[in-house]
Amino acid sequence: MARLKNLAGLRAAGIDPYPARARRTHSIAAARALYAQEGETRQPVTVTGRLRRIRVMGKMSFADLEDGSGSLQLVLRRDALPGDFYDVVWKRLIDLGDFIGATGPLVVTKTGELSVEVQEVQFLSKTLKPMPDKWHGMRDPEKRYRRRSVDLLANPPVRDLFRTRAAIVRAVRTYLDNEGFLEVETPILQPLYGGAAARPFVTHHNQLHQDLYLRISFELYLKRLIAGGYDRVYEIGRDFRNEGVSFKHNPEFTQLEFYEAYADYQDVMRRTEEMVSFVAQQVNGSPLLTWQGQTVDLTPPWRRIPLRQAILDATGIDYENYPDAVSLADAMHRFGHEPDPRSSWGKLVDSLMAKHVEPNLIQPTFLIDYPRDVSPLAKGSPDDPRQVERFEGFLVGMEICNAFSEINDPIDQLQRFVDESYRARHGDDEAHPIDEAYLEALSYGMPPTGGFGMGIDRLTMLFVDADTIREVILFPHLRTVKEEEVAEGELAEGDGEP
RNA sequence: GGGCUCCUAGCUCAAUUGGCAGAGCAACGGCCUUUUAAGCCGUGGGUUCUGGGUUCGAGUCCCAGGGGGCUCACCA
Repeated sequence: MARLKNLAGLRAAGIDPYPARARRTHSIAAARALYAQEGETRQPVTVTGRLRRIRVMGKMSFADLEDGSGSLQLVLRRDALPGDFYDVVWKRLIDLGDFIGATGPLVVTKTGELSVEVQEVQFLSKTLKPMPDKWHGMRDPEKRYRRRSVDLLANPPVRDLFRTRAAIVRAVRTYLDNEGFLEVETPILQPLYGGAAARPFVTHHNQLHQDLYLRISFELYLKRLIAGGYDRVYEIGRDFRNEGVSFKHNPEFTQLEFYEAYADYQDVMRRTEEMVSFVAQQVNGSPLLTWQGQTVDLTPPWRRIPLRQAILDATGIDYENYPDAVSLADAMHRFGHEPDPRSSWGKLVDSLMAKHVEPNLIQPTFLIDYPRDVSPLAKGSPDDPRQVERFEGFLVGMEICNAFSEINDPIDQLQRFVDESYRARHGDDEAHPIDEAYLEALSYGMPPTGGFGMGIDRLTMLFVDADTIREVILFPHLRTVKEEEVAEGELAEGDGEP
């Protein structure tokens, strides 16, 4: 391997291939700013970074140096460099991808490219693997996700994507902090899971001889904080759901939840559109986004459609006419659908929505007023016992958030949990377990509260025009490969060679 | 989990009916003091994902396995 030979060559030349320290006077962005202010400099600057391209033209070379702030051309002349550095070190021992520092004045070349006229080079770090194709980068999705560091260094747009993601999270925090919400952290390892309809991951605490669940939501803990006297709380963190993987599902994902005392689901709906359009303004400078060729306008107010109406429009089925699972499933059959015979009435309604309504909700839309029996934590509508005060928000054909007026009647909540445990006994492995600690907290009293949960990954997909959630998660879940051929044997073997 | 589909050099991709595994970039050797996907001349580079099978002959066809992508089911 040529690079290992060059590594040994550097050592032989008395150059430490992995020094502990780098000197630099300017980031590349700062060097560019300096030029913008002062023009060509007499005083040398020192910039550091990775060599992305090298163009050797005999006794003179051009190279592109890249750091986290940008990239800058280096001009190296044999005559301007000390001793035989140019011929021996630069042309022989330094490879594409190596990190170096370069010192010299800022100049502009004949073709107008701002450059460092290099007088001195410090070697900073040796690269042993070849860089991916300089033009095509690395495209194979599997390679990109498994070797994300290579993806990031080869494909600059990917680096920008995760900056955007960070900006989104920052903007969400800014919004909620400004609105008086307190950011809190609640347990990820939970003795009892809850707050969503999903199967959990199970783990075990050895010393306590106790099985624990990785949380599927933050909901119940956050509401215990509302009961405890904080009026506005939020948490941004990871949820874990033991479910399938798809373009919009990763086993762990980033969730925002907030709870607001003295608010109902209508208040939360208004806050949702306000918050998301604020984020768009902060991150994007505009409420208009382009996603997969479609323009999405986040300007409030968003459309509000009762779930019943949306399903009626999309399928011709008015579920109010079929008040039980049997008759609704029968109606679905007649309209050419294939309902899961084990589903409850509410799950049938939900499946009609997911299949026939959700994919068409490109512009931001709230579906409101959900069936009670798929919403065990949502407060019932005063005028319809079968419905709850709940909404879900949709964008680009995906559900991005879910919210409701929270049940604060401990006896009502107990009854819902009992209903859920009935479902669990009849084979629903996503039924909500009874949470005594939560019920106890409610028994001490919780004000009327609006609650909200939103998938940050999916929101990010909209902002960065991604068509799969894997694109917006740095290390998405992939199966582990049997023999991950890490090049250790290869390295050890080659290292012995001169 | 089911269905469909893909896996070839470090990277991006070719390879006719089943007939000598190739190109560009990268690497290596040479020329080159204003290039920016630099250029020109030359060289090396392969467990064609793995294991079986059919065949005179398999990257190509068949079977099993691994991994990816899409999709259905389920979940946010």
